[in-house]
Amino acid sequence: MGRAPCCDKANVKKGPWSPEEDAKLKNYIEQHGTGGNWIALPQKIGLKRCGKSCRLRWLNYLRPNLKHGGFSEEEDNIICSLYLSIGSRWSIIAGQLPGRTDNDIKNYWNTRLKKKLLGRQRKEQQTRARRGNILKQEIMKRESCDQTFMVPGFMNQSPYWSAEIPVAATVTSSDQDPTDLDQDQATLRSFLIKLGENFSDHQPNSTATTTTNFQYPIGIISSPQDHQLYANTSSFFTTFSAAMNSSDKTCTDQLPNMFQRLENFPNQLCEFGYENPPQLDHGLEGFYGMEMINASTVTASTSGESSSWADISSLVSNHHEGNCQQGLPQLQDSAFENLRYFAPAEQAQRCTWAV
DNA sequence: AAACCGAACAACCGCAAGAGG
DNA sequence: ACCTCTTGCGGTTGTTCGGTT
Repeated sequence: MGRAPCCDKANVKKGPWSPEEDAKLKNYIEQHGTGGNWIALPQKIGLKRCGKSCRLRWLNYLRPNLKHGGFSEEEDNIICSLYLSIGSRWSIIAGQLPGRTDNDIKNYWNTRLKKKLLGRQRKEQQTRARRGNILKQEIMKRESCDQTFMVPGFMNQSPYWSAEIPVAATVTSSDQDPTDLDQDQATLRSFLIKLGENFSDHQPNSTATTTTNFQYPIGIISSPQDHQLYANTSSFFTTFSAAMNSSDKTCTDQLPNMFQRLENFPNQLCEFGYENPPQLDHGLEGFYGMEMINASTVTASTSGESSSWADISSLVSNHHEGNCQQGLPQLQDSAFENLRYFAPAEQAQRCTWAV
């Protein structure tokens, strides 16, 4: 036995709205409001439409002060940033864009922005694959002649980040399960968010600006700490992205110095309530891993299908339910839930790390 | 000119949450 | 505590339109 229909389907008109229907609905709502009952509204005004259909028509089309089409670059950035933070919560995203409806944004994303972002990502993958090799060589050279780059005393311990971050050596284009890759990237993203704090005072090279414009998801970030963490994260992303994409070698050269800040990272986790934090061995592996994943994806692909939609959706963590079972942290569906993962010790201990 | 195709937009559908009885 | 009803949301489908062959 199914659910009772919300209206009499047989006597309800479907399909595009006529100007007369629009006028009826608009006039009535402007004079009387909805009356708090959409279901009863069409009968009141003599419209052979479902109440839900009336509501949708009003909210998406007839409502005053609506904007249609012509999304600005700034709006694009807001949508992209929010999508990467909170996923497909179109109503929340619409709440940050006055005059835009969730349906509009959803359509815009599905038909244009997604493709735009994918195109950009493909380009960046190719660039990073090239730059990643240069960077790795540079850092390996440094490691071989300057052991202070390692955290003293932790050389022989099992690598902490390798348990959480994809490691290049284990990743090949043939044996990497796409779902693992999703998990890796989401985990990496969680890591980067925490990592961002280490770079909060690090300003990107002015010659290597990016157009990335991380907006605060107003209404989701409530505390000043959330604001600060989000700003820090943005700072790291900006710095890292600028370095990786810049053609200016001096910018890339900053990266080893940037990562030296990781030396104090385990202690910072203590401050976050992380009991007995694992020690940092060589934290750059994760970034090698990221580069190698991207590089392997690019180089292994001849069909061009490697930059699937999963590449973008993997940045959003809301499909990672049940990761605990697989030894990965339980990821919630916003960047700020991810931040919280690092904070409470009991939550961290609920999951065991894959080693 | 007609057929085809893909992009863009509008609308529908089913589900879940919340309110109220 | 449970049930019913309404609303809101997100995914999906349908329709229109412009470009291409």
